[in-house]
Amino acid sequence: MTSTQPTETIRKRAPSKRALATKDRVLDAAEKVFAARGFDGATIRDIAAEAGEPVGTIHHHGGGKNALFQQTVARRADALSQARMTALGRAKAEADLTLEGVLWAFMYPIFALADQDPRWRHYARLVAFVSADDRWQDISATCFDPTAAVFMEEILGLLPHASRPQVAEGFVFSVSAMLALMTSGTRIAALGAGVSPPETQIKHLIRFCAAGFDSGHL
Amino acid sequence: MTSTQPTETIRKRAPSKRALATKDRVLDAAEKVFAARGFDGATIRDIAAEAGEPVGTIHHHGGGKNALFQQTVARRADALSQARMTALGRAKAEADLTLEGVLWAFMYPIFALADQDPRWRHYARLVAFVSADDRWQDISATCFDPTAAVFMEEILGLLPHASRPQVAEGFVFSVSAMLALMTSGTRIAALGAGVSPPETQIKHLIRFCAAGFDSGHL
DNA sequence: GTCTATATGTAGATAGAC
DNA sequence: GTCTATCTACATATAGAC
Repeated sequence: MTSTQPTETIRKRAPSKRALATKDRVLDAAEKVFAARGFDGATIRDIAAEAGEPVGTIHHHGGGKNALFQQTVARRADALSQARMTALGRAKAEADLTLEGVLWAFMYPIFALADQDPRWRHYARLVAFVSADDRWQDISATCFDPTAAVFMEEILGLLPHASRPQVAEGFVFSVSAMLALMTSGTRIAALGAGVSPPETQIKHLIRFCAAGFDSGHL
Repeated sequence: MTSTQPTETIRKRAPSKRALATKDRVLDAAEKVFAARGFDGATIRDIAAEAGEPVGTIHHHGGGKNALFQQTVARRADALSQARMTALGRAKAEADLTLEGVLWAFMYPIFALADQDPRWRHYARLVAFVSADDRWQDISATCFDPTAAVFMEEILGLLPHASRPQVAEGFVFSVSAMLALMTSGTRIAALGAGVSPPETQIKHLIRFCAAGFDSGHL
């Protein structure tokens, strides 16, 4: 015993720095492969190869394919929620809150994060998979729905004549449009023969959705 | 030989009525299973069980999992395109064409078909999978893009100040919102605590997207 | 914690009798 | 055309040496 653990009490076992780094690499690799091929299309072996680790290590840290997927989704969920809430706070502080302001606060952060770290781009695709598949409904409910509820309340406050189900519809339309923009860069190009720069597309997306919401509260 | 083939010349082999009926059952089953679990999540054995046929029969008629998937998507593509084009013609004949009229012609038919035949509901989910996955880009280009191009031209004609990429963006937003409404009945209910009747939701969807398009041509 | 070797199940595909 | 039996490959998962 060389006493490398000063005062900290040992509850389960303090993971070493090296172990934590390995786990991070495993989750990064899982994130990338799951995002590229979906849950069923991805294999533990692909993830192991991507991580540069033996297959057993993936199981050790991940606890099985299913648990690994859930951890991968959960890992960045808090950071995303906080980024959105921070943006909402800023939108409220700067001026009177508008529909576009609320949508900006919800949508912009993940684009900004993806722009500065490619792993967030993978994560965005992962979120799209989770949202589209009923089988991950529980993850959605835990990781994303609470924040979604906050934003829906804000929208409801701005559109006093709109019903709650109507706002829910608009929210689902908006989120699916957002995910489409994030994940299918190629689709738009294929249809449109030329693309706008990303910042412009995001601006268009927000304007599109805000107008859609506005149309409903007549 | 009881001569059950009157005058018809035999080119490859005329499929019997029974064989055609079997193939239809196979495609119906494939459609259902692929729609429920996606390409990777579905198995030939699941499809065989759903069809009430032995596993070998699925391969015989399908020609492998990949080819089976493509056939399943292609089977109803023409009927869908024609329904959309017919609706577009009717919208043009009845009155001056509006943005909502174009969107109605594109979106309503598949809801109407799904309403009267559950297999069209499965097909709608299948289309969502195809649209979301880059791997089926070729199928999309063949089966759906030509019709999409026609509708985009109509929209472009109604919004003379809008650019082509901008219309392409709006089209992708709209289609993703449409697919979200078709496939995730549960999502809206989960967020909104109560739902509108289907006809109302479709009307809201069309109004939402029309307003979105309109917002862009300023 | 890390890695090798292996157990066990199930996938897609085919050969050949009927 | 239809169905049974089987081949081969690869998936997840685990046991146990280091």
